[in-house]
Amino acid sequence: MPEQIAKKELPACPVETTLTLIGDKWKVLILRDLLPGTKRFGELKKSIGSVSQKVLTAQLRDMEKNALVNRKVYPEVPPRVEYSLTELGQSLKPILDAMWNWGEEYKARNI
Amino acid sequence: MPEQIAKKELPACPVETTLTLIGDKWKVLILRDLLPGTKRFGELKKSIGSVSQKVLTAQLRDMEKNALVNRKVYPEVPPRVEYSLTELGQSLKPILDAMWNWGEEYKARNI
DNA sequence: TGCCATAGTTACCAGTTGGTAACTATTATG
DNA sequence: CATAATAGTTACCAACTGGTAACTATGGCA
Repeated sequence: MPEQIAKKELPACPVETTLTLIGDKWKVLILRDLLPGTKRFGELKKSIGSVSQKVLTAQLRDMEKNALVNRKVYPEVPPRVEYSLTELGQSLKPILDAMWNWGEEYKARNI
Repeated sequence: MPEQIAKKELPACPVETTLTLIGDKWKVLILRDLLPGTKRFGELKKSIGSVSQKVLTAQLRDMEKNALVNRKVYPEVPPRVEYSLTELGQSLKPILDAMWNWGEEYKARNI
């Protein structure tokens, strides 16, 4: 059986599974900013606020590898690269929504 | 106005606000394991699976400071310390639920 | 008397993460 | 001819994170 495809080794607990994919501040922020729609690299960098190019690229590569994000390169000069969420990426919206709602209520209490 | 109480400096974005409180793998796992109910330190350590004493204590202290977790010490020997979620901590359940559901579906797809 | 148990704390060390700055390519513009 | 623009990559360094192991306290038990 030489063609055995390695199954991803996922944790038994579903919460941990989710954490392996987006258990990371940067990825959550990328999701937040891509959920409304496609963005260019530079736009994304600006909208996230304070992230270095290095880290942003690394996180995007990671999410691309995990099929959460699409990367589309336009062969222009200067280069244009557009990032968008895959369907799988979009399917994380309920988590982001829950985080949004909780944060809102938390801030409302603390005024 | 000497009694001005310092307002917590929270990010404008609610998602980021949530991240400042539980944007951390360990805290999510602690929430997961305390949502069903009170646990002693040792039980929590075991149920989380692979966390060192040092890290677990640090995270619990942090969550206690942020009023997510209650710490109750019983003056016995050997000492008994019980951890439970505050109401605020419990209110994070929808986020955990969303993460649970997503993880389940993700694993189902990848079988 | 000496050891066990629990819930820590601390010092030390290793690995990971993240920032900065310099470098890349290519074409349009002044 | 030099510069600007975009989306990177790379090297180097600092800071943060996390693990291990040794130490703490105290009462019960052999």
